[in-house]
Amino acid sequence: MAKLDLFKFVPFRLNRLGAEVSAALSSEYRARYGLDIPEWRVMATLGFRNEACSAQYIAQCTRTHKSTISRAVTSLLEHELIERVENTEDRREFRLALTRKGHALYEELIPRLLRREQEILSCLTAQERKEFARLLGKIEDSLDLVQASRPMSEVEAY
Amino acid sequence: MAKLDLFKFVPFRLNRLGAEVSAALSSEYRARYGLDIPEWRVMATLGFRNEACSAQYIAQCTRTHKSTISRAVTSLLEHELIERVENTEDRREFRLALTRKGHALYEELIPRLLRREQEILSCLTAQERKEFARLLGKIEDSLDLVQASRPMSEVEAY
DNA sequence: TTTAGATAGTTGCAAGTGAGACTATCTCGC
DNA sequence: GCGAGATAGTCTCACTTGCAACTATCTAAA
Repeated sequence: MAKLDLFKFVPFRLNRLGAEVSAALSSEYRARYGLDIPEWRVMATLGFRNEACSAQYIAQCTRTHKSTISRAVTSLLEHELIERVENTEDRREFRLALTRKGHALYEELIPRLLRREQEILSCLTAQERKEFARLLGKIEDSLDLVQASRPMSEVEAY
Repeated sequence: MAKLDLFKFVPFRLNRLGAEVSAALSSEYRARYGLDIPEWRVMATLGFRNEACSAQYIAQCTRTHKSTISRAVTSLLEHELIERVENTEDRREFRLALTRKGHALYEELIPRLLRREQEILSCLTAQERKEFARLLGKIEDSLDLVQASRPMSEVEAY
């Protein structure tokens, strides 16, 4: 008689925890700045890199569908948080970058989010936090989930 | 100049990992048995407990919205994987339980899912797996995310 | 007993999202 | 230089899901 306790089943737990943590964080940028998750991901990617990126690149990095990124980009353009310039070398794509206004928002938001992350992890000791991050990394690696912080030119496959 | 590397940001990583792992697993019950995630959660809850449960209880346990559970229950009833009987003590609610057919599916599915979970965690040593589960538990606790395996009568609040 | 408020479950509605078609553009082999 | 296939980005469609309203029922207090 096989049994599976949902509460000991890691996939379920990861899914629940991911959703819960995500919801906790998104209140920070949704209520306060009107950003949704895809928009925040675009902002985060552009803010972290200094070079302008294509939408495709952001989609790959964040593992978000290109149509979702496209919509987020449209919205951010309307709110003048990002700007885009045509890439003269490849006129299919656009280069995206934060505007001054977008940068200001980013600078204001980041410390808040890092604080929230610390709150969530405050139940762990420094040692445990480190270990948790390491184990998370191993799992990500094995799922080939790390598009990580590589320069744009090196990212090709999804 | 504040910076936030999305790939080192735990909330993002948890969200991504949760989605990815969930997608990997759901192929197991979607493609093979036509179940979606809410349906699978209902099946898992009913299969794990031996007593019949109310929809409300399942919603609380799995932290899934009651309307989502309601739709899943309707679908499972149509497929004759579960059955429901009126609760004569409280005629607002129904008691749900797996049918024989539902049990058979459950019995067939569980080993597959446990195998998948092991595959996903196979990148960790036994010791690391244990530690990962422990740390996950600490975070869940601090987020008050454990409705865990308590008998129905003890679950009251969401 | 009556009534106000809580609770179980269902359903209509609106928002978000992935799949995939589509356009424009690029690349590579001939 | 040309045509086939790849790629960037947009858009429509269908599906999923959360919210909130609604019905039916229960509980507790006056």
